[in-house]
Amino acid sequence: MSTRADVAKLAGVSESTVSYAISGVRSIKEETRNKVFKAIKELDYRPHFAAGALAGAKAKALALLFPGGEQGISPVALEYITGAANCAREQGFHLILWPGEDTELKEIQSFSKSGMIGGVLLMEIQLEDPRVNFLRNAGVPIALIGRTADNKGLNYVDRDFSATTKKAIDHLAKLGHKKIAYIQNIRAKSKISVGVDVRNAKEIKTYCKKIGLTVVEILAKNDAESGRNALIELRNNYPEVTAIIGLNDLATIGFVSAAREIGVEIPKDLSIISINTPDNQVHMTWPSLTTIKLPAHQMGRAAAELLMNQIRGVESKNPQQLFVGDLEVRGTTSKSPTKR
Amino acid sequence: MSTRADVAKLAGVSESTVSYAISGVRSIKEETRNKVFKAIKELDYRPHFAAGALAGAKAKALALLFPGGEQGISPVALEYITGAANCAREQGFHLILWPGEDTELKEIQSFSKSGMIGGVLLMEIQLEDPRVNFLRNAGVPIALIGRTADNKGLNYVDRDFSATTKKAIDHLAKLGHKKIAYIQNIRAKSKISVGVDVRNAKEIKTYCKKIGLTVVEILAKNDAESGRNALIELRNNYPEVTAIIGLNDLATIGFVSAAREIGVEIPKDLSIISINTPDNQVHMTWPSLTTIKLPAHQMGRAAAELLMNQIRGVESKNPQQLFVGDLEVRGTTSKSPTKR
DNA sequence: CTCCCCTATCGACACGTGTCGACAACGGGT
DNA sequence: ACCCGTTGTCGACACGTGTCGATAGGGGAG
Repeated sequence: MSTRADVAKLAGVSESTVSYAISGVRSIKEETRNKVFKAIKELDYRPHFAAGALAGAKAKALALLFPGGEQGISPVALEYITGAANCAREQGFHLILWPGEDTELKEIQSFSKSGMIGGVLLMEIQLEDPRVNFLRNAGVPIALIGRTADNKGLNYVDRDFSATTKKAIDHLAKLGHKKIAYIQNIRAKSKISVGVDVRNAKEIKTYCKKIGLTVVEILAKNDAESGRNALIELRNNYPEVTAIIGLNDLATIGFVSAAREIGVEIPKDLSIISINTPDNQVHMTWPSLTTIKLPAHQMGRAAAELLMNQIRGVESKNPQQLFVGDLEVRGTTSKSPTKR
Repeated sequence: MSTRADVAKLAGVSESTVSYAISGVRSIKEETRNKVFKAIKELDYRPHFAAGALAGAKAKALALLFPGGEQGISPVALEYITGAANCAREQGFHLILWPGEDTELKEIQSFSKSGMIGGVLLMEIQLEDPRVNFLRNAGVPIALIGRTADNKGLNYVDRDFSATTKKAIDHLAKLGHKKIAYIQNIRAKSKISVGVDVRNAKEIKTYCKKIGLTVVEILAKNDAESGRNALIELRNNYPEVTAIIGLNDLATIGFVSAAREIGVEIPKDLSIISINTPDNQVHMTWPSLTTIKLPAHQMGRAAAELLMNQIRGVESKNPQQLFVGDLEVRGTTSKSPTKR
């Protein structure tokens, strides 16, 4: 492994000249710069990461704190992650995945101060999120996928819940549905209120009320089996419901396959629209899912961009971005049976 | 952020004593060690990562090279990953996800020499894998999930393909199936031969021949839509087939849901057994999938362990581990219709 | 008593980079 | 002829750790 000293010797300049030629912090004569780069290429020189970090270089790595222990990440989360990872890599950054629920925040702070991590990407944001407060106070740059209740001065990407749920409900209303249900993540009933749960529920209720639809909430864990149970619960307790909004990607799949099990025909008897389902899950059911598709990759990329800007010390034009989903009509929604 | 010097001053010892108290490389009097640790605790001292790396400490991070660009990782891969990540974290290591197909191997080498990365975890191993050769020659510790054709001296975890496919086929044979098909990943027909594709196909063919079953191969990309097409192709070209082995987790889901679409009843008309399907996908279909379950988390953990041992300079007891899947009978397999 | 070995501790240095202050060369304005 | 600002380059140092060689103290064997 060659070092800066080797480059300097080969190019016939001093070490600091090599440094400035690379960073561009001070002006270097064109001719000298060329000599330096030629030497760099010839030696296949790559700066020693740790040395740079020690000397105060800005870290070129982002940490992504992701929840969910052994059972893993949900497929949607994966889309955010790959988006962020690719965006980071394109700009010479790297994405470190940091698993664990209540990750040792102190340790993350230490890694940040150590120059290993430039900043942190957070997801599954709660309305009052202790991680956000801690890291902010610790001086660690952060960007959120989702947002807290009080988010003044924070950099985040999130859904435009109002516009997104409106699209879903309008679609159902246009098909004549009067009574609908939404499948909520059961964690919404725990002490931890995750932003996405709360905001979805609020917007759905508000808009349904506004246009005169009846709406009920069904709770389910986010896995296929719980989705099945949710359907059974729904038919028992609310047989009058003709359409469903699925907020849980995995539960929704189970929901659809359970329909067959108990003799409910989709979409004839029951319409289903799924919000934020990853592309590779859309065709897992029969019929294929009608969805509101959020640009998850793009959101992941945007979040990474916000974070990298902070690290570089550049101001982001648009530090708080909301994204709207697109309606993609497929096979699981049709006219309300009461209209037939 | 406090440094080693602060700790030394507070404990009333020299800096090197602090160092040795922590690392244990030289003996330190019990009493002194206690003073040091008390000071460490009081100051909440954490060693500066970059400084350590620069001074030659072994890196405490593993890189996982994972394939699949924007479209992401397959859900099974995710199980390996979370397993490895959790195992690493339990031992004070971190897992860095490195996306991209033909990742800049030179860059990885540089990160390894920089002391940022202690070693590399590889998956989707090809029989002749250029990454393996390069990294090995570059002196970067590696561990594989999967294995190359010539794997002398390599550390890896992989399936016991022979035993695993045997379990699947025996299950089908016992149910009276005579003519079966397996859904192969279409990439098996490209120049790149990934170990898992080749070995699965070989073992299935060998064992079927041995016990007198007819077997055909159907190709599909690993997504639900391609799975659907595969089913149609199968019914057109091989209507006599009564059972299927799914090697592609996502395609298999599509396969099952397509059955309904074209009026094939599962498992009455057609049995399906899926190999290595993640837990959260098992109940996505109706009926639930009969599977051969591989201990993916455990395999990910084992691979991480192998790699960390190399980094620590410890010899692994069992550097080449093969895992067998367990048969989990659910709803998608039953007696061959020809037996009725 | 001397000699030697072992334990416990210390001081010094190397690791490779970013950056600050200094300096030489140069040109333009008075 | 003198001064000053600009451009381009250099040398020196700090960053915080791991580790080597040296040293002091102590105990046992001869």
